[in-house]
Amino acid sequence: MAHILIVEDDQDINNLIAKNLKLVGHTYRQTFDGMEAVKMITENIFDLVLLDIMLPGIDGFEVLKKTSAEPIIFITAKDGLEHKLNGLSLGADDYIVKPFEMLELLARIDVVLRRAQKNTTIFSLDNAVVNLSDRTVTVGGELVDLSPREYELLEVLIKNQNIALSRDKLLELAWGYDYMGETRTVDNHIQKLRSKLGWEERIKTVYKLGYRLEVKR
Amino acid sequence: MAHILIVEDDQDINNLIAKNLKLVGHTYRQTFDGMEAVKMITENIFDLVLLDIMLPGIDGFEVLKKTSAEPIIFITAKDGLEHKLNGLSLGADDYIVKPFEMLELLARIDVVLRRAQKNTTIFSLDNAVVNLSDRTVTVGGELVDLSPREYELLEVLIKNQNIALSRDKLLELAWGYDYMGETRTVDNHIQKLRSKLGWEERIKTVYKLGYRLEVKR
DNA sequence: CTCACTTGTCATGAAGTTGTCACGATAAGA
DNA sequence: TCTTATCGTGACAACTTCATGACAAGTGAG
Repeated sequence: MAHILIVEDDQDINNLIAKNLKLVGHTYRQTFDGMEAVKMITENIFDLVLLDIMLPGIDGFEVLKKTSAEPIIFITAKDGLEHKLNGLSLGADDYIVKPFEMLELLARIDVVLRRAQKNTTIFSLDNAVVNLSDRTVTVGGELVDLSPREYELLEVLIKNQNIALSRDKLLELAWGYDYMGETRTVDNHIQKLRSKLGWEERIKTVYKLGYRLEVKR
Repeated sequence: MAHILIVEDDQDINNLIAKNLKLVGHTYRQTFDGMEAVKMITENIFDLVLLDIMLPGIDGFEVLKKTSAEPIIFITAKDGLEHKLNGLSLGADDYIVKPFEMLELLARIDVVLRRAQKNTTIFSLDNAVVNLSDRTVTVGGELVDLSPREYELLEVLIKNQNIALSRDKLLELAWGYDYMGETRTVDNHIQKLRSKLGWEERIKTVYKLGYRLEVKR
């Protein structure tokens, strides 16, 4: 279940949504004001934001522009086309028009969350589990120590899974932009990762190019 | 721009959508029937499917259940809540209710496409799928290892499909401009590609000239 | 149908690339 | 200050690629 921020100036609606979220097992926080919403969103602790467009202070579009992080579902009283277009092009994940059925809102929340789940912070492959939020790695349940560079490299590989990355590219992404070192350094760290995670077969060497983390789809 | 399948039994609406897709630069194919839609979707050549729920034969929900591959936007005349819930829980990416503004449909299409990030350039032929963006090749789902030269050559063939290329030309394109070697080298690599991709019948020998990747359109 | 020529196929070894290990410099922590 | 861990470097072994040559099979002009 998810932690959801409700941004809606109408207290009754806000509470109604809150009640229903609670009912299906989500947790939430409520705010009634645009500026406060921006602050709360930047805390970065929510899995989803329900965002009313008409707000005191700054409106929902402004809030989105200022933050644009979490998945967002717009809520609006207006059915105006220009509102929808604006919201969608700004990158909202969905859109719902007041008055709406609570069940529909809950369904749309599920869809958006399910979709966002794909960008989950946990990555697992074979026996290894990489928790990208708290930077831990376990293999077969046992915690594995990775040095900082090893972890950086691992993250890069995971974020670019199935894509062949050149040594230069890896240096750029995991070491820093203009690192000027021997490219054999990359090999060494790759070896470390392979053996620590048991990924000898997973991190493929792409001859004359670099490496690729291979994940079957 | 995307290749979109329109599944809608009302000819007027179908054509109207088609016209507008064309207007903004998408390509499309049209069908008016559920069973045919299933067949076409399984061809796997569309970036997005616009799917009416009420269809002759089998309805949109059934179509989705039978295929569930591409991104899908449901279209329906009914605003019934149970329809929406059903569609969303089945995994539709979006939902639009007739009568709708064409501009809104186009905006939703953009959102879904952006989300699906079909920026991957993929070339597929028979069982083989060549992913030109991340430099991977699969045959029947299995990843195939290609050496650098083999991959270069493959790319050249794909980019010049249906065109006969001389050995000299191939050397120039895949090896580098002033490569000075025996041209028999090309033959060897062609053989490798043929057997690795199962393209014995696809890469045709053009006697006294060179080779051609044959793709029917 | 024949023969000259072209292409398919395989084996080989040289050149080049990657795996692996050990060492030492440096930084971090006690 | 001393200890410890990290990381870049170099050396060498192991491996991969790929051009080459040899020969078999295929092709087409006459």
